[in-house]
Amino acid sequence: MKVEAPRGTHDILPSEQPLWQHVIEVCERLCGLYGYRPIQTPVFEDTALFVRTSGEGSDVVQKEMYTFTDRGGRSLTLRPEATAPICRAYVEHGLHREPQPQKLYTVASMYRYSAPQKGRYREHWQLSVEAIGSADAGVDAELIQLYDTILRTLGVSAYRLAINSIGDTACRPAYLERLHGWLAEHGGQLDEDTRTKARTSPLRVFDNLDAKPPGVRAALAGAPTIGESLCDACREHFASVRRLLDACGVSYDVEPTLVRGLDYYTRTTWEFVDPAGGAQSTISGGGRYDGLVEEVGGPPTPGVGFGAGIERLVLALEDAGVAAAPPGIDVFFMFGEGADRTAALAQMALLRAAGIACDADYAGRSPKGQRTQLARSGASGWALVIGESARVKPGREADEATVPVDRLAEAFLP
RNA sequence: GUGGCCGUAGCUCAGCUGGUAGAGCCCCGGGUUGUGGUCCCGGCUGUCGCGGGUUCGAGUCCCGUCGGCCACCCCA
Repeated sequence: MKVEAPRGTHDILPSEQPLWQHVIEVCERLCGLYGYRPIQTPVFEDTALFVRTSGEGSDVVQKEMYTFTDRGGRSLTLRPEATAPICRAYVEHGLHREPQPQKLYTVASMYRYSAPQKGRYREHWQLSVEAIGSADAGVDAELIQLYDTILRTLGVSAYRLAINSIGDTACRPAYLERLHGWLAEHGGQLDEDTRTKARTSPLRVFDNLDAKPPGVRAALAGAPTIGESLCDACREHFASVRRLLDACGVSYDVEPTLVRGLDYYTRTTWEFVDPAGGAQSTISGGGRYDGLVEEVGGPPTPGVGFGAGIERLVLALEDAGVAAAPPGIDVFFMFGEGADRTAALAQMALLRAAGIACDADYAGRSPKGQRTQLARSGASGWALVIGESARVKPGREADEATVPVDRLAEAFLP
């Protein structure tokens, strides 16, 4: 029986690990530098958590959730995103009683049942960073600047940052009403696709403008946008975010039609786009979610955060020619005629206890095969055990010596 | 979920208009190299994604299915 990894999942092989570990190490280090603390939540949650927060009508809930019933009859769902679980944990463990904001991050696998493509997986990894408990525009800007710094630190430079404000409960309902009215009035000038969107998710009628027929594009140019309909508070908040980004040298495009897929977003939204990424060009997206904590049973609490796809980041790095060196070993052991392997392996244990990385040939290779392994290992030192004695070379530039096998380790210790 | 392209050794691929499979790399061994992935020689590895069908005969044609990629949808 031949079994393959389930559709849309992938193995991260040893040869890919150095780059993955590098990416994750940089993400975690910079999150720490910005004052964010790690948190981990379960891979699955009560289904209701996601239905309530992402929105009944969102694509995630409509068609992308991995939902199952456990033996106790509970409906559970593999997390499609990390923000709602973190807010759930925030409320459940009383983090709202601790100093605010709570600045949290996690690197975790996410699950969405969508059609796999390059850079889009059913199981994928995300860095998720959340600042819960502050309405300050400074936090919005800090989060954006944090990811900008992550990209620069990793060596990705060809990206674009799009930002927008989609208003809050004070101004969005009125805007939606105006938009609805406009769409109804101008339905005749719109194509089928746009009319469908007008019904299902009106904010998205502006998506993919370039692909729309010229007439439709021209008509939509006259439609009201959220940007010009913001209330004073939202307008001021958005202006502050932009001012702060300017002040710390983060360049961005204001994209008045930028809308995100989950219902809980308010005010600031943003996306980092890798122009080389094809249809899956969004490498990170986030926004403010001021009603979310209350939605999961906490007190009215503002929040803001983003998710960043690790796979897409790794792809962007590979495109940028970034590579990471695999960790090597220090000393490689080879065995010749009548080698006292028992004594040799005991010496390896001593070296490892002293923090010196060792490996040996366990495949019964020929002498030449073992030399090849030595070269492959990248070790700077080696030991060739023959009978009760060993030929040792402690370093690439060091002199060779012959020592008794049971005192072999000493040759490598300082 | 919809449409298109693709699926041959671990990897990258060749295989003309149908006649039961090849190369390079990798891996293993031998030699060479006054010492560490060089060079030379040899060797191993394939239910041609899977299942049906057409045919005397299919990797090569048809259908289905699974998987990958691309576009749509949406997103990280």
